[in-house]
Amino acid sequence: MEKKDTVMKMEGTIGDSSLSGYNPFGNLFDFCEVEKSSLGIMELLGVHEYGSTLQFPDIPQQRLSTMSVPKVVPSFETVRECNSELLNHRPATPNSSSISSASTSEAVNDEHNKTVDQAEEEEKNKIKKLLKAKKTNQKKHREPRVAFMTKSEVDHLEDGYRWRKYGKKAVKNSPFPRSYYRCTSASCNVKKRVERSFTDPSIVVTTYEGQHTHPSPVIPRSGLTGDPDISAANYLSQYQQQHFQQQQQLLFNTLSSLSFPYNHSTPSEIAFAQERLVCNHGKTAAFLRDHGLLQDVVPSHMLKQE
DNA sequence: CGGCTTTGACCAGCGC
DNA sequence: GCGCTGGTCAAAGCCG
Repeated sequence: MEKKDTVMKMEGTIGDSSLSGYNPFGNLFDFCEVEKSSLGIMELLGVHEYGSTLQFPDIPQQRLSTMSVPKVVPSFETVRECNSELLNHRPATPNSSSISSASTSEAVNDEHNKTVDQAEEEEKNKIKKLLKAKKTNQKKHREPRVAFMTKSEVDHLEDGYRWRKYGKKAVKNSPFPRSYYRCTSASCNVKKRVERSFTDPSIVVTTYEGQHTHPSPVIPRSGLTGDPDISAANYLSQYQQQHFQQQQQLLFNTLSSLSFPYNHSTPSEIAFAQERLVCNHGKTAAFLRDHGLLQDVVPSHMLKQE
């Protein structure tokens, strides 16, 4: 199959789009080159330097016209349906009729206790299977992922949302573990993975999955002190936070609309992409801090505060 | 005591 | 079928 005949390069410049910049807490988030695999999962290919030319390789020509059309995957509904299904299925508990009738029988003996235990075990297995079925279902309709690479000494970067860590795994071919976080908001199903790049340990790779169904709970306080500098800093933080959330939403929507036909996600190709891009990345943070997107994000009068 | 992290165990998917 | 890996669960422990 000669796929390359239908492929063309797409170019843009990082920095004149709204797809990269600082988050409200001063961490630099760059636009990442990602790929949608056959499973619908966004795979990280690399990160671009501010001001560099962005190239989407291997995008089929017919896809270009649809790229600007945001398409949000409504799999949150699917998950909610699964949850209600689970809630409606009320398994027999130790207080349920079947088990209590057995326990009130006068002929209670070891054999009987065994059957009760077996029944409990079976019910537990049923619940487990149901949970697994839900998980499997979730996997089939997995949310697109968006990955960010950030130069930071801190693994878990503040992004305005509250997260609960639910897992940690060693990653193959990497000395750094991967941490799994879930948004603490009850109705929100957003997850994120955090790991360090094995090619450059100073870079943290944060992968978001899903969309928040609520505003950020971390709202910087403003005007609580009479200190004009502190008030200005809070205003700046709030402004940046709002802008960052808009950026994330836009980025997510845009990437969700992409559909890449090829799978470049072999470890060696990802490593190559990371190597290629990371080698230019060292000077990015300092450059951006002075000349980066702050001008776009912050009103000019705020920048004159110093 | 509630919220959070740690950590071992479990399971599904995938490649061989 | 088997082993490896990623993702998740849940009990235990920690901390403010």
